[in-house]
Amino acid sequence: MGFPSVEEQMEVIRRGTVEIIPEEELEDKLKKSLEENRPLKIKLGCDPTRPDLHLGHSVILRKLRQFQDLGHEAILIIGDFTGLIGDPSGQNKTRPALSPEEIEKNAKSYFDQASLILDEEKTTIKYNSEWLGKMNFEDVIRLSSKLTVARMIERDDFSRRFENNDPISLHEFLYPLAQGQDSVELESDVELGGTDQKFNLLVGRQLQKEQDQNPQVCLMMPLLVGPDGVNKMSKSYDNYIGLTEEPREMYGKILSIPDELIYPYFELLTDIPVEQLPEYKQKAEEDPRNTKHELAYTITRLYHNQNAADDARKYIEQTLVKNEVPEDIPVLTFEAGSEHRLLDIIKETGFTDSNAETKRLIQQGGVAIDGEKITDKGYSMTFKADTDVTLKVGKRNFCRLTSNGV
RNA sequence: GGGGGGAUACCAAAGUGGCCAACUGGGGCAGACUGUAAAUCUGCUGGCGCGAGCCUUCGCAGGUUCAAAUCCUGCUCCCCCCA
Repeated sequence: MGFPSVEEQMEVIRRGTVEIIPEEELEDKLKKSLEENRPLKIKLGCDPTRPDLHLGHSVILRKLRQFQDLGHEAILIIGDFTGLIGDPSGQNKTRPALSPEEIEKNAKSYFDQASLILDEEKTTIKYNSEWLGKMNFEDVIRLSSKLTVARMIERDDFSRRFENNDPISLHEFLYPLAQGQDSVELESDVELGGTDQKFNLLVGRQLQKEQDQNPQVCLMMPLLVGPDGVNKMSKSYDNYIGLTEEPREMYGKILSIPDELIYPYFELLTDIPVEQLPEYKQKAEEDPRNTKHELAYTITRLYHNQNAADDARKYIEQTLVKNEVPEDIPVLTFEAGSEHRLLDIIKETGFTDSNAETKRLIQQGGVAIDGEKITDKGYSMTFKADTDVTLKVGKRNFCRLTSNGV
């Protein structure tokens, strides 16, 4: 099968990228691939220690998918060996070594989720222990001679940690080398990564050059900012939207992103054609409310389906926008004639973590029954035969309270 | 190898014998406001108890004291400087 023209490919590839180093080389590679009718090897490393994927991961996976759709070969590297080190990008501490079984399990889970985005059939999976595990100490010494310490501490997260007096273990320096070695083994043509991976990707390039390979092109995608509008999307900031999240949850979370993120999300997370993007940029500014709903709808549909997205929209509009009680909420049933303290009822619902928290909520007006705020923490209610009320706890937790009717 | 500094709640950071469940900021939660949000203002932010009140917490383990986050001893971990 043929590839689209270099220009067409570049247009797809460029979308959303922060940097392509060097762009001309990518064009050359594409040209050559076209001439020889040979797909490029596109490499993406993934971390088997964190198997829960979210929209942040999807940015890069989507890019990989785009390469697949253009006819290139996607290679997912499961970093089972580098997992021993723990990527020092960000302020992660060294991660505990995982057992082979755990890695296997995580890798599978990772791949299952990644399949929501990638074309499974066309994805090659490799474990880097396959080659890194075979290297002996001499190999490692030779490899580590390729980079100087000065070069290493150029890396801004190292220098930052150094300045902050945070510890940097020596073995962390090996991480970029190991990742780079992966590129040498694969003879990858392009490696994808977030901007925080720039250094690592460049090391791969350098090592390939040392081996007289045609060095890989490094393609950096932005780090997706999470719903808090400040930090990158990440589980450790509790600032993420999971790929497998329930539709309503997903829709709601997307709706809560700050306005500035509407456009970047369209660009990075949806299939809106490139040529329509400017239109969305304008819409996002002029009508953030509706545009954001469209965004939430589009993404929810992408990971679930149309019906789920419709339902989610309806649900959210009722609860958050119109302040109505949604249909379809959990029901708690109590014995008719029995009396229960509100405190105990809320405990039953599981909406709060402790009685102290419940009390705080009640005192602060965060609890209502049938729309009426209850601020007396000693409040208790008696269930009659026909009791059927709606309890609201906090912003969006609802529960129906009914009696069993005798 | 030598010298010095440090470990406090989700994070950062005060507190150096009782007034400490522990200042303050961030974060989080709730309320008001709103187009969801953001911003702003207000309150809350260890647990148990309707409540008076009680219990547990300041790296770990012991000790001194009527009383310790604060003093002593040992341990673990971290950082800096010199070599």
